[in-house]
Amino acid sequence: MTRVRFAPSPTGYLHIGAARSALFNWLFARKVGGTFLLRIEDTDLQRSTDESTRSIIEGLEWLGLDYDEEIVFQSDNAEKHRVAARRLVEEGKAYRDFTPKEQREDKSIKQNIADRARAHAAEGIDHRNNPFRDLSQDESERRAAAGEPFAIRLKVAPEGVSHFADIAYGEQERAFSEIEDLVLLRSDGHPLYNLSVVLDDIEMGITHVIRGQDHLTNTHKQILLYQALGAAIPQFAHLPLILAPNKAKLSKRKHGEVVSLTTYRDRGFVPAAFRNFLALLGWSPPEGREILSRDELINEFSLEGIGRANAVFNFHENDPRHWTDDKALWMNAEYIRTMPLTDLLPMVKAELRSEKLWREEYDDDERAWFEKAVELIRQRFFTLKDFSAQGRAYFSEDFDLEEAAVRKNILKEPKLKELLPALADRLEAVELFTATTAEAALRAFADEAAVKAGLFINASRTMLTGQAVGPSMFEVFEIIGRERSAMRLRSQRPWHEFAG
RNA sequence: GGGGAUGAACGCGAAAUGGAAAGCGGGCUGAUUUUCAAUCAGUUGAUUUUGCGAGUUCGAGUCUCGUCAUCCCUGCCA
Repeated sequence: MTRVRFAPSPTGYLHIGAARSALFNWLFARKVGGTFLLRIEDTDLQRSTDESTRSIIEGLEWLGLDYDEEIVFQSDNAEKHRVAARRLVEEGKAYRDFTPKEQREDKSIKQNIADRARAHAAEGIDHRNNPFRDLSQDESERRAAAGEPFAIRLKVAPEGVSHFADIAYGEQERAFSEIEDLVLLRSDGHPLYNLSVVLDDIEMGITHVIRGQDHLTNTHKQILLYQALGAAIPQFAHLPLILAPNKAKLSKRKHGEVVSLTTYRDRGFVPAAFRNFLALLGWSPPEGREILSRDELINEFSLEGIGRANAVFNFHENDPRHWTDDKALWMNAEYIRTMPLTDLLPMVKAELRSEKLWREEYDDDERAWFEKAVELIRQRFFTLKDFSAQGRAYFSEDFDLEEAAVRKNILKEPKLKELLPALADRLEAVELFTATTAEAALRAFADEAAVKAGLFINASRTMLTGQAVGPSMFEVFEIIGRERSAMRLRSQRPWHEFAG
């Protein structure tokens, strides 16, 4: 039975790279009829927050990634982890290290590590030089009993190589001489990452570990642990990383909210669209077709289709129109204009409601009108936010006139100040007010007034919607309706608001 | 300093076994004589092309070696 897990640490928002890992695990589980589990790795008590845990759960829910069993909180298993570490000491597979703890400053930690490694190399010190490594069991017990603090380290064999076949990256090899005697238990009794992950994965019966490539080299250490614990080693599939446009690591500090999954929810992404986009980062479907539904994604997915090169998430920080990856934006627009209307309507409803534009009638007497309106305007929208922004004039009298649109389509032609109210009269006189009859009336009046129909069309668009662009104008007339159209055409706002 | 991974157009990325460098996004042009980030049509991007330099071969994105760049690991962080 296939069992996979998504194991994020709850330190901050859900990163899109983590979300992608979750998605791949979920797709694989659903594809093979396996089980998808969620484990919160909250062993770093300093940095873990409940708020972050909630955001992870909400994020998975938003993406539609359902997990199959109770959530496991790693901190609940700390005692088991300690027991396991002590047993490894008893079995001689690990040892107590009485070396006093080194204090490190988080800031320059990477530099420190490199410096120390360089120094050790210069002095010819290798990983197996720890004086406590071969301390007798008795001596070790005695010092521990006397209250001397110690960490527990895994005893890595001095010679040999570790190897495993990664499903995405192929055969991996690492000499033991490159692997330190890793710490399993801190001197304060706190179990460390590599120990906890392995123990929890064993207990949860994980068969396939699918995670970011940043763990590729860690995997050798974890395999050593599986072996020391006498447990079956799962299959591994590492995923290429998602990088920022300059190929640097994608981080919240440097790149802000574009890396947070909740941003996409809050800025009007359709979950299925973002899920679809995420699936294409580091994986490609065999057929080459890119718009894939939930079920198609599941059907087409395979671990073998995972790529190896890191993917660049191509956003443009200071460009509002391209604030995130263009392809993600395009895909969202594609979903908005092609998804079944019945799926879209609740999302539009939620958006309008949050902007105080929702009216209960849209669910009732005006249901048909509401559907037609959404159908009309969704054609050129990119996010759900557009329904309350560019789409505002369809749902409210309280909308802005865009200055550039007013100048281009209305103020340029002074005659419009008299002609537009006259046009309103003509439209009001139409018997049955539809796109067709509105068009006929408008064109007839344009002939009479000896102006181009385009003048009225463009001016009307701006008067009725506040904008210079939008759907076919006659459709707009029909949706806005006779009364509201006439009223807006008679408005003096352009001359009041943008006089001079 | 050591070890590991990767390197295809502006971005995502197809190209078993060496045998004509797909598709999508983006850009551009035209049409829609009513706009547009919609729609349709076309087009441009690697062409002394597959980071760079050699080698093996009738033939290399694919194999070998070197080199450069980026990222990861090297922690009593996860």
